[in-house]
Amino acid sequence: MARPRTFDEAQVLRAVRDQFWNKGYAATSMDDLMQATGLGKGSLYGAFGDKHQLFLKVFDAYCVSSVESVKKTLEGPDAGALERLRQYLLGVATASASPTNRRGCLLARGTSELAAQDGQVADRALETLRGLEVAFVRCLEQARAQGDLAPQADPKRLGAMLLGVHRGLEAVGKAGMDEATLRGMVETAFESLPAAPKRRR
Amino acid sequence: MARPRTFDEAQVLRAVRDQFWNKGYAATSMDDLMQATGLGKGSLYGAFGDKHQLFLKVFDAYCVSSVESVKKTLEGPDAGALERLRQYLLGVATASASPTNRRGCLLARGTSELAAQDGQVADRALETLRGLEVAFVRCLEQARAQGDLAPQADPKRLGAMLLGVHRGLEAVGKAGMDEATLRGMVETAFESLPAAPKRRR
DNA sequence: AAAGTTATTGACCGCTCGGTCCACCATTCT
DNA sequence: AGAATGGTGGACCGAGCGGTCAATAACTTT
Repeated sequence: MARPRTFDEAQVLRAVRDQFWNKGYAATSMDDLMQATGLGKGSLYGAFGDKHQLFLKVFDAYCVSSVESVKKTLEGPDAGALERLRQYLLGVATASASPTNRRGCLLARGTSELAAQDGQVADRALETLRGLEVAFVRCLEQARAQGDLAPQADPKRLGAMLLGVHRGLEAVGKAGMDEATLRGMVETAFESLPAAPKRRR
Repeated sequence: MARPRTFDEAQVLRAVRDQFWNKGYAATSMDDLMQATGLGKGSLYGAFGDKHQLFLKVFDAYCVSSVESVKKTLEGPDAGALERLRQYLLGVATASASPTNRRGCLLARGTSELAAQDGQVADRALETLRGLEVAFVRCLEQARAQGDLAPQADPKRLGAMLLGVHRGLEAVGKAGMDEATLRGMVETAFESLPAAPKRRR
C-alpha cells in the first residue's frame, strides 16, 4: 500500500557492519555509511534509526552469527572433537595474524570501544562470549567421552581457559604478532591439557 | 631567558592519558583534553603537538611503564617464581573483572582502535607485548631452575601461551565476565603446566 | 629598565558531525 | 483515476570538531 524499499536490507547492513568494523564506531560518520550503502540519509534513518541503533543492529547480527558459526564448526561426532577444537583455534590464530585481516574481530573491537559505556553492547558481548564458551565446553565434553581427555579433566574450566586464549589470540594478533607465535600459543595450550592415560595397544 | 611553563608536564600527560583511556582516541575531543588538563588549546599544541602526537606520547609512556611494572613485579629469587607469576595473573584477572576498572587497559584499547591504521601504535603495542612475554619467559625459566616446572618444559612457548591468556583476561573482562571465571582461567592454565616430577620427601 | 624569548589565552577558522525535514516519487487501495 | 501511504534524496541545521593565530603575560639576559 506504499512504495516498496529499493535496497536489500541484508546487503545494506553488511556494508554498515564493514564500515564499523574497519573504522570503529566513533570514527565512522553517517556520511561514511551513506557512501558505503549508497543510501540517502533519510532512508538510513527511516529504516534503522540513528547511528547507535544501527551499530547495535549489526553488532548483534555479528555476534549471533559468530556463535552459530563456531557451534556449527565444532559440532560433530565425539570422535575427533578435541582435534576439531584444536584446528578451529589454530585457524583463529592464523587468521588473527594475517595481514589481510587487520581489522580483527568486530566483537573485540566493539567491546573494547563501547562496552564500558554502553550496557547494551556489554550485555551482547558477554552473552556472545558465554556462547563461545559453551561451544568449547561441549566439544571438550565430547573429547573426554571419546577418551582424548583424561576422565578427571574438567571441561568447564578448560573451556573457559581456552576462551581466554581465543580472545588473547585476537588481541595479540591485532598488534601484529607473527603467526608462528600465535599458533604456538594454541599448540602449547593443547599440549598441556590433561591427556587420557595411555592405553596399551 | 623566557617565560617558564606553569604546568607540570607529567601531571598534564596523566590527565590526557586518562581521557584517552576512558573515552578512546576518536571519541576524545581537544576540548575534553583542555578541560581535563586545565590548559588552553595553544599550550597543548605548543607543548605537545596535535592530538595524534599527544596520544602517541601517553600511549608510549603507558607501554613503557606497564612493562617496567610487570618486570619489577615478576623479578626476584628463583624460589617462588612460578607462584609470583600465578599471583600476578590472578591479580590481572581480579582487576579485569572489577567494575571499578571498566576502562580496562589502555594498551588493549589503543591497539584495538588504532593499530590497524596506525603503524606507530602497532609497533609500540607489539614491542610491549614482546616485553611482557620476555618477563613471563624469564619467570618461567626461574621456575624451572627452581624445580617448580618440569625440566623438559619450554618456558618460551609457555610464556607466549600465558601472554595469550593475559590478553584474553583483559578482553573478556571488558565484556563484564565475572571474577570467578577469570580467576579460573588463570588457575586452570597453571594447573595444566608441566609440573616437575615429584621427588620423595 | 629595555630587549628578547617563550608560555598562555581564547577568539576564530573552515569543516564535518549527527540528525531533521520536506519536496518528491513509486506503489497500492478504493 | 485519484487518494493514501510510505520510501528516497539531499538541503539544511546548530553544534562541535581539530587546528591556527595574534595579542598579551611572565620570565631572563643585557
